[in-house]
Amino acid sequence: MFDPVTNQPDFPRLEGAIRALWDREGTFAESLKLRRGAAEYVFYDGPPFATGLPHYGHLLAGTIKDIVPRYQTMRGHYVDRRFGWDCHGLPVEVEVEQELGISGKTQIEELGVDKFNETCRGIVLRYTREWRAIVTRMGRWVDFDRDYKTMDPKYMESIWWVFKSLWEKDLVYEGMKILPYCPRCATPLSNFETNQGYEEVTDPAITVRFKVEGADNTYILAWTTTPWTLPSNMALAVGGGIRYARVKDKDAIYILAADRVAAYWKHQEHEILETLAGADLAGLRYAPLFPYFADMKNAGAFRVVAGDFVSTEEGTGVVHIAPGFGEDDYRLGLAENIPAVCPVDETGRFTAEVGDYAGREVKETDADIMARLKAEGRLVRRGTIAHTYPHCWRCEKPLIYRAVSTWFVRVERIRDRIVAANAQVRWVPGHLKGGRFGKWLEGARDWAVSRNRYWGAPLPLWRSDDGAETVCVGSMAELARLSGTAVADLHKHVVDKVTIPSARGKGALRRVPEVLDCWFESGAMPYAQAHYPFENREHFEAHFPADFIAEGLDQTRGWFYTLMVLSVALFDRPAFRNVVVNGLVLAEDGRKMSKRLKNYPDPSYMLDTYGADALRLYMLNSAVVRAEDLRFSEEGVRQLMRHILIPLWNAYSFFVTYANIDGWSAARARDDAPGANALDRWIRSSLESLTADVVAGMDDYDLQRAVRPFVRFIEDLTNWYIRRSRRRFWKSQDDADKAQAYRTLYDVLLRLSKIAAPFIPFVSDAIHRNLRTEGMPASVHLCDFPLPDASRRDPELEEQMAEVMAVVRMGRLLRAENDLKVRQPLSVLHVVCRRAEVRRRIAAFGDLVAEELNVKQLAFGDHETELAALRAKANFKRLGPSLGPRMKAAAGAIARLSPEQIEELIGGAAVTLDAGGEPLSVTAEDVVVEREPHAGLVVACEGELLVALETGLTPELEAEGLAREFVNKVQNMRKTAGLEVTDRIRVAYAGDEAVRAAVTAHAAYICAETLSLACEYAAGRRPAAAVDWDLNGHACAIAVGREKR
RNA sequence: GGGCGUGUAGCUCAGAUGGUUAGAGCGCGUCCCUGAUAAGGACGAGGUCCCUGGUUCGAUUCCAGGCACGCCCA
Repeated sequence: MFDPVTNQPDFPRLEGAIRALWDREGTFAESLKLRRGAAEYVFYDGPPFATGLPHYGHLLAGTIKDIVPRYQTMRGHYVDRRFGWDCHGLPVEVEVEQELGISGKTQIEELGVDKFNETCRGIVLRYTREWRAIVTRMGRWVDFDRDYKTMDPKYMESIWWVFKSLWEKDLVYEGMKILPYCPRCATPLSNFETNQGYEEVTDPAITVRFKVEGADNTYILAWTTTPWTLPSNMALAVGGGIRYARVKDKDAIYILAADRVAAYWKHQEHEILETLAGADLAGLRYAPLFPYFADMKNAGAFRVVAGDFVSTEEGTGVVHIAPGFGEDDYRLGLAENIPAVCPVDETGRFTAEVGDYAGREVKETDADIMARLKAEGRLVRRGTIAHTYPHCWRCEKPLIYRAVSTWFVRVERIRDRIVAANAQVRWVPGHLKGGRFGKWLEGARDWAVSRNRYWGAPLPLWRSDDGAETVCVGSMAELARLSGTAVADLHKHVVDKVTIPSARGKGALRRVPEVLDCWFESGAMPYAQAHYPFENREHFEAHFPADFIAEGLDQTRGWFYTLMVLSVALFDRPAFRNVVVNGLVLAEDGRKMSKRLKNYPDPSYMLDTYGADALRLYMLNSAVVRAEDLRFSEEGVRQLMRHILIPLWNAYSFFVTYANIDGWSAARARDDAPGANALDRWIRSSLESLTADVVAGMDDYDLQRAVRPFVRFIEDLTNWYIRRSRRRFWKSQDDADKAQAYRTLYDVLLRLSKIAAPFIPFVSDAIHRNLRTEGMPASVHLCDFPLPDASRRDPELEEQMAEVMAVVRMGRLLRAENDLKVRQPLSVLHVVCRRAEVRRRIAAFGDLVAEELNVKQLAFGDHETELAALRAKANFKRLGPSLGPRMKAAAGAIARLSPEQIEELIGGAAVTLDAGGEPLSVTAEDVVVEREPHAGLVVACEGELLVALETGLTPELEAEGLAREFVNKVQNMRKTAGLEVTDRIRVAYAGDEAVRAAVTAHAAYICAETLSLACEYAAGRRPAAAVDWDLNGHACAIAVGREKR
């Protein structure tokens, strides 16, 4: 006996029960144990921040990260899956600042870095329980007990090893980076922070004139919105491809972009002396505006240089360059060997280098600087500009851009090797490889890996106060050896207290203050999660890189990139062989999911209502697994449940219900050599095709392609195989055919549960567990994945069944068009096709077709012209390539072929026709014959198949129709009365003479169909508790009573 | 401003090495069926395959240029 199966499944509850079983039996651990020693399939999990709760993006990536390892496990591999947590970084710090009610570096340091960091440590894992619960609920199997955390000392020690490896390869250097900086909070801001604070503001926009050296009364006009950066001006940039004009105004000559002249001289008299290319201006020297850094002239300052970022949309087409205060400026300075000055201190005030303004906040000196320039005759124009400008999200002060000392990884030096490593990776979708990711690699710049923050892995660098001596530490032991101090934690507040005696005997080396970018840590997870190279050395080296990773499109510049940079820097290989990239999950309205707008259903609600299997299927069966956006729709989830889960469940429930009634069991049943029944062979072959499709999709990492064919198969199984086989299960005699039906459906369901297991782990396991026999694994997830075997396929049979289905479809269409319900038997269905083999193939399923369409007889013929007109059309695909320009004429000639000529063609003859003045001989393959049913006949056609229905009714047919109606009504009454499928009944009825005659004539049939022991005519009266029915226009009252058992 | 992707039915999306009838599901309409069905089936209406040029006998598909949207970068 199988456990009884309800036909009203509650998937969320079922999933809960299966989860409990997995828990109790340790099924996940078992699935790993089973494959221990087998070839490993290596998976890396990208760590999420656990400061918030998981959203659909996480569920989606988690589902992909579950399916591939499950599949590979079933394919015989050992797949270790460790969950990871990203613990460090600014989001955590921000949350702690809010929690502690403090803001900014000053206050953090007042509070104490130790206190601050320990608070971070305390909160960072606060949602892990919720994460674990929801990830588990999604059905994802991943090891939370052996998870890795980027804040673990072992993890951080490996980070140090990674950093030191780069250091020893000379891939680390200290430089300057221009960062948005809040003067009040005395801290640089990350992109993430900066993007939160853009506001519309009005700033000064001034044009200043720079006197050109070696030319009388000649000035270059430059434009800026930050007057306070002018004392730090070191160069002027022009666009190499931009035309510049020398404009004479009174006795002075001004140089500016030709396009901008009109903006400066609207009415005043002026004269354009000449125009010249920007490149011609490069090399000019000019006098500094301010005296503070005049000596920088010797270092290469105060020159005109060409920059590719110069435009003529605003200003003068000449850009004032202060390398200490602008990203473009800084890069240009590096490229052109222009010195940088940055006379601004940590709090945003001028240093003593700028004597006149020393100690003042830079923005507040704008007015004074402009006034001074005006007084000195250097200010040409003074205006304002309204633009969006970043502000500090904490204190709302406008940010300034300034150079901040930063540590870099030399990505540019190894860029070619990174590109080469990427060539070895399979990207899904493929366009990312050479597209978004590839392009990003080609333009990769040195990676700024240090952050002026607190909660992160400290850079393992100790330096003497004079900067002459720097030591990079690669392990805890090394630190202990060098410093004489052993530490158990590597966070900033701990290691900053450790000093290393100078090798020169000159005092102590102190740690540099920065911590690492947390992306450095996640990029190092392959090594750090294994505590490599301090532990697991051999295993790691034998199992690197990963076979598979998966994350969202947003990781192109995140995890995918940092994994790649570090693995190439360390080992000159990619860190992963296959990567599946998922797209963004948007709300149904196409906008981002927003908690505030509540424009999406809560994941918990979805899981409670539809279950994880439905949610998984929905996401998988979309292009979101190929990096395209998905508009999340609850209705879509419901559809997937309706089209796959419910029919699958019902097929299973149907099987179990009848198998239990018949006492069929897989173990007891003799091995009924399958093959006698063509339907059985057909569904087995279809299943084989499904297997091949799923394996092909999975092996290509195309999850959508792997999932899609299930819909079709389930449709075939339930709406064709089972529907057409129903009677075989009902028949009371226990003959061989019935046994084969059970055997087939059993085999199909069992195999289907395995093929579906990675995708819908709950339902498939529920089915497998109930159907399995002794000796089979306890869970479907402990089974081997069925492999395709072409020898088990019968493509011809699949083709044949498609033809049969087409005939049935046409028959139903004809009934519908002519208002003939299927319960009314008809005499003859004509099937007409010129090809005898097609007729033969359909005749082989003649009984099925006759029964499905409720006709007494099938008649076959080949005289299609009696039913339809033939028309020929050119086969463009075949003729086009050879005919070329003559194609049009040929198409016309073919369309004009007479019915007789078409007949000749079909008969195998060649016909010569005129194609553009030249004769053309065509055969049957060169044309496509179309059939148009003759008007007035009950005829339908599809391709080369024609079907005609005889609609005339004899008294016998009408009586049989009545009997069928009668059965139908009785069955409805049984169902309404809530009777069991096996209950026997008695029927009493009253009705007119036609009803009585029909029921009497077909009494045996009626009783057999409805499990009635008797069907009695209540002469002259209405049976008690009867229900009135209309049977094809005949009044009838029927009463049904259960027979006592 | 740059890179990448997307644009196909009212909605969500398939698809086509370039070939003359472009598909599915939902929704809508008509009907059928119902002892596996939070159902099932048939049929129908519904399309400038984003636009404009080019290549070609033939372009929704290839090329170029636009437009719109999304993501990333600046």
